[in-house]
Amino acid sequence: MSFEFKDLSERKKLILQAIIDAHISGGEPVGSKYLTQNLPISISSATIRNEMAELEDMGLLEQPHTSAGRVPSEYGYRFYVNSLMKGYEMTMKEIDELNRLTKSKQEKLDHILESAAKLMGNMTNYTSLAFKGNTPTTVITQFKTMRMGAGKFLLVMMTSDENVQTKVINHGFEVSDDSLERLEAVLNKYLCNVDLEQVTLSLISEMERAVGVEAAALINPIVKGVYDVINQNAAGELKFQGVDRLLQYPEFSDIGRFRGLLGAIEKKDDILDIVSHSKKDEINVYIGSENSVDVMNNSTLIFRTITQGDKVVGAIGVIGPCRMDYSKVIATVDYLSRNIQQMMDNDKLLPDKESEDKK
Amino acid sequence: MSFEFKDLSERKKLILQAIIDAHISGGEPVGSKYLTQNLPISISSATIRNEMAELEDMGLLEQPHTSAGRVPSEYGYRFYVNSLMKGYEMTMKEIDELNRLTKSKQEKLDHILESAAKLMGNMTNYTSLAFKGNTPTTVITQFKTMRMGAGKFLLVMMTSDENVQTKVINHGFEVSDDSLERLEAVLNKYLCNVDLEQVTLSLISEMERAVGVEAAALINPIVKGVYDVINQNAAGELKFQGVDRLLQYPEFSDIGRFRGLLGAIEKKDDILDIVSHSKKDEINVYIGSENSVDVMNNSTLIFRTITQGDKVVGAIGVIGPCRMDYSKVIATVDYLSRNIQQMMDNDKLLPDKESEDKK
DNA sequence: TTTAGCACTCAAGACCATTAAGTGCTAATC
DNA sequence: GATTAGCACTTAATGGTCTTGAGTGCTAAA
Repeated sequence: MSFEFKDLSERKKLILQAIIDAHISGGEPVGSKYLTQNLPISISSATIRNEMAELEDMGLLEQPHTSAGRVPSEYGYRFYVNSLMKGYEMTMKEIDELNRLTKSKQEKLDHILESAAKLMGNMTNYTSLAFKGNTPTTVITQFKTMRMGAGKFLLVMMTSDENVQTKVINHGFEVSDDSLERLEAVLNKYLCNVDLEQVTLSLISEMERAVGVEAAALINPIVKGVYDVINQNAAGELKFQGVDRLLQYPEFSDIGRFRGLLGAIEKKDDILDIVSHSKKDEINVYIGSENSVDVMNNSTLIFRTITQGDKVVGAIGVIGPCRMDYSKVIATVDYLSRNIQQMMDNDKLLPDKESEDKK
Repeated sequence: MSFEFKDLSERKKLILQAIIDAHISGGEPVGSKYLTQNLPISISSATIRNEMAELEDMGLLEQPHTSAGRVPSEYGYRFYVNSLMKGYEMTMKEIDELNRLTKSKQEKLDHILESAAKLMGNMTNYTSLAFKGNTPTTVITQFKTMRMGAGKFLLVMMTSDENVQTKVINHGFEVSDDSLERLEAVLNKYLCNVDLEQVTLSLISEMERAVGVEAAALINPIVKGVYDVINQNAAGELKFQGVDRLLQYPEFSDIGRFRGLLGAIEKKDDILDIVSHSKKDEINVYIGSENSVDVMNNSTLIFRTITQGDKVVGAIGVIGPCRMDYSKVIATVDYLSRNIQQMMDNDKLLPDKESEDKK
């Protein structure tokens, strides 16, 4: 991107585009002879060779070896994606499939993301990724207790990220209705909207006193439960589907290369890092070494985040070799993620702001 | 197993064992010359060759080609596992690691299974699998409602498999405390312990009448929610960790073979099928084509289920090439799964049966 | 029954020639 | 000055031949 692409002649653009298109669909290096027959203009192979040499000097093409044709470089793909690529026209069948999915509203977000990713993988024939963000719970906003039968009750906690968590508390002994009510009151008084750091030993013993003898023994396990809820996987979850599809591409027939990528997919943190530092509300395209994970040198990562307000709550995308059908993949990721985003936005309208509804 | 192994002479056993041990650690076919120097008895290479030829006739050994040494067949491995293998002595370090994990009791079962599987993968250097069974919810045993602030309430459902599920119900309009109480009563009256098949349209309208005008509109979304809870992923969840580790074994340097296995891992249903039809409370070892998935011809699957009462609630295990360090893997899977099982059993004791405690 | 010895087999590696694709460069042409 | 024809050159891929080495099976002797 630190590149200045403007000074490309029309003819060079045509040639570059033809090379990339041919390489994307065929996977082989593209030679001058092939191009003489597959260009909208008719020029000789020698001219094409000269142009290709210049495009190579500019860093847009590469040669695997002297007697081979040319292959797009990462910069070449980048240029293609930024300024050459034609928009992909989705077929009715594809749109139908996508719509069928996004119609089923009542699912939970992570289910939607996962099935969207699955569909995306099927359509593009690459590996799909689904990221479910986890807006970290910082505090509990409300406690409720619910008797569940002999010897146990349910502790319901509403969290600051508008979720609900429950925990079954097994107390071997009997707890009276009175005690349970007092317990609920005490929890709401002492632990609501409270930072974990502030829960000191003296606070705990104060709670134990306040709740009375009968239920005092329950305070400790409950505090532990609160701790668990707040600290649970704040990193979010990243899932991949269809990793086996990668193996059909010749760029991964070298087991060493594939192993590197598979390692990154297994470890997850590198990719998680990329996803969580990406731009919101637009398609992110990381081509080859653009994503700093060096083991993904010849892989491309394409995704778009799903936001709620200004929080990133998820992302879906695709991972595959640099030689990727960019226009189709980008169109698919875009369409699908936009639809999910819209669902989110619509859902949001209902409970909160009727003001916007009225406008 | 349909094999009769008894008629193996002591010497044949020694030779077979030596071949398998050598092959497991080295990965190469084992020849007669090597064995002359690595057997507790001293016999000539010619004798060994004769014995090996017989072992091959019996189906315990195989020859990649005429001028190569011998390699254990799947039956060979099976015999090894059933009657030859020496128990693996875990090192203190390994036991420590395992214990550290199983000490942290308060985790949820799926977390425990996953981290156990992860540890197991690290220790054995194969791919680990963790299966979290899902005893299907057949009915809801109790409903509770809980007001959650403006315009929404929480529906808490206790299910027949002793779990708790919640669902936030957004009602745009106001619902009085009275209506909410009536709603709860109606739900408990009409939907508790009721098979989904019995929920007919006329039942629904009866409920709508019973609950009163104000909350009638809520019945439908709630019934939908119940439906979702009951039908949710009854199949259980199967997760793999460290798939990339497989690539370090030469048997998967052929990309075609690996692709097959990876496909099975991705699709999951075949392996899920094997796991869910396995024997309870013992180590299951599926060597090569013993697991009917033909793409796993040269892979071995080792796991043990975790049960609660007589229900299978989970499983952990390992997947790798047939040439596997069986004694170590089996020991590890066994130790770890037994500990988790014990945790489960102990947990169970607390709330339910003090009778057993007294004994 | 065991063993020494020998002929035989086969995969793997080294070496070589051939082929085909594609290039870069020069000189002629438009 | 841009384009093109033509040619020498480079290189990967393919396939053949030879050699080597590990390992076997079989026979005959111990």
